[in-house]
Amino acid sequence: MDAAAPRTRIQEKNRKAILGAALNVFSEAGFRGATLDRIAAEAGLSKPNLLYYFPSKEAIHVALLTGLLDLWLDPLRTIEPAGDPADEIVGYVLRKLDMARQFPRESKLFANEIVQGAPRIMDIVEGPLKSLVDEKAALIRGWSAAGRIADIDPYHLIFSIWATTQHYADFDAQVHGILGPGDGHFTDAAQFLDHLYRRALAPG
Amino acid sequence: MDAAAPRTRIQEKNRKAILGAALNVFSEAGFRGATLDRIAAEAGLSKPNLLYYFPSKEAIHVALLTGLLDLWLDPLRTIEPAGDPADEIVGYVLRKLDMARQFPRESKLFANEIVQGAPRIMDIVEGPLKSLVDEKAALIRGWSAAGRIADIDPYHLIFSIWATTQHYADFDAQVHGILGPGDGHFTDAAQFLDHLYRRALAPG
DNA sequence: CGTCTCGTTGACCAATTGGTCAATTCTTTG
DNA sequence: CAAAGAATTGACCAATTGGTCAACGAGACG
Repeated sequence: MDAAAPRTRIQEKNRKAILGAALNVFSEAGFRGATLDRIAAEAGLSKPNLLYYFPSKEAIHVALLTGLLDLWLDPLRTIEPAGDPADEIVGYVLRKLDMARQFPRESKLFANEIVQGAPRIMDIVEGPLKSLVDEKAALIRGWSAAGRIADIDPYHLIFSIWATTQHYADFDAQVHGILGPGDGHFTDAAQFLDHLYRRALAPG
Repeated sequence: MDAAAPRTRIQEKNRKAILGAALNVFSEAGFRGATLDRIAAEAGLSKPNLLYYFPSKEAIHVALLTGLLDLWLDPLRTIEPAGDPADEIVGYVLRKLDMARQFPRESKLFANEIVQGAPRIMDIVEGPLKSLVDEKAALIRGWSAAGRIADIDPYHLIFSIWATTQHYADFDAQVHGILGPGDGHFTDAAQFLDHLYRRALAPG
């Protein structure tokens, strides 16, 4: 049975419920901190029933990570050679920031995994992710060489974009502890990051 | 008995061994993933002996975090009103990056804690940390108002500095998965971040 | 209706793990 | 040296937790 192709309506419904609950629990508590009991409870299933749909805790985790990878990398993919370089990159920054706002649980899921050394997705990091980053880095480097943006290291540029945007999801406890609760910080962050990268990219 | 004031030489030695081992284990596995057995083994003690020095797993964790807080916030403290604004801030960036290089375990320790919602240090975040950030934010805002640096949000500036620098410690698995192993990335990162912040801060 | 697969669960298990305790050994000191 | 206190440990415990299994219930389908 292919995990991505449920046979029946019940399977489809319960798989979705499990992955939804698992996203809550894993993103909040990390892999070790998450328990099958809690995932099962949040999904509205008994623990043995949960294990009827997924063979193990780790299988749920891997299914989550791989299933969300496309969503997660989508903003980077849409950087295109045709557009204006600075607009493309700043657009990427703002899309990524919006992802952090809309999908903080997904961001924390990946953050937890990578902080722990990415034991379960290192092959993805070194494979498809590296390929995608290499491709976009080459594109950015081309822009630099053509004098259309400043001469900067594209890899560290991408790292800094990941860091600054996901920070608002992954470390929201700290952000809210210092700025106070609420959702408005994203607007200010967008303005700041626009300034930061617009200036960094300006040629000359 | 004050935890910070060991009475005997044996206590001093063993406390240090425990905190050193705990730093290894907690930073690598997170709070839930760390086990007393492993900490005790790495410290060269039996588990009951370890619990003779600290009353609980959580006590070790809190002792670690609070004990490392000063080290961790030191670079921010050294931003001074007297110096050249841009030099002060860029200097802070580079000091922070150097901290990530020299103390990656400490960085991961805090990262793990904050990603999980900072349950054990929220009072520090909302207290001393917020105070320090407020103070430095006011200083930076003053520089902006005086036209000595660009007009930017000082809080998000500080967040971005934390994010970009600690990224190289916290997510080193990803950085190395994409750039390959080795220590040389820090040099490139320093150059990139110098460019990034130097430009962002330039007045006008 | 009867059968057969799918879906569900209570009871159970072994391993892990944070923590306790009484007993023992080692150090210090009068 | 002898007593007092500090340090150490093997044995043990209760709770948690990932996972199993046999049995039972529920739909689908001829």
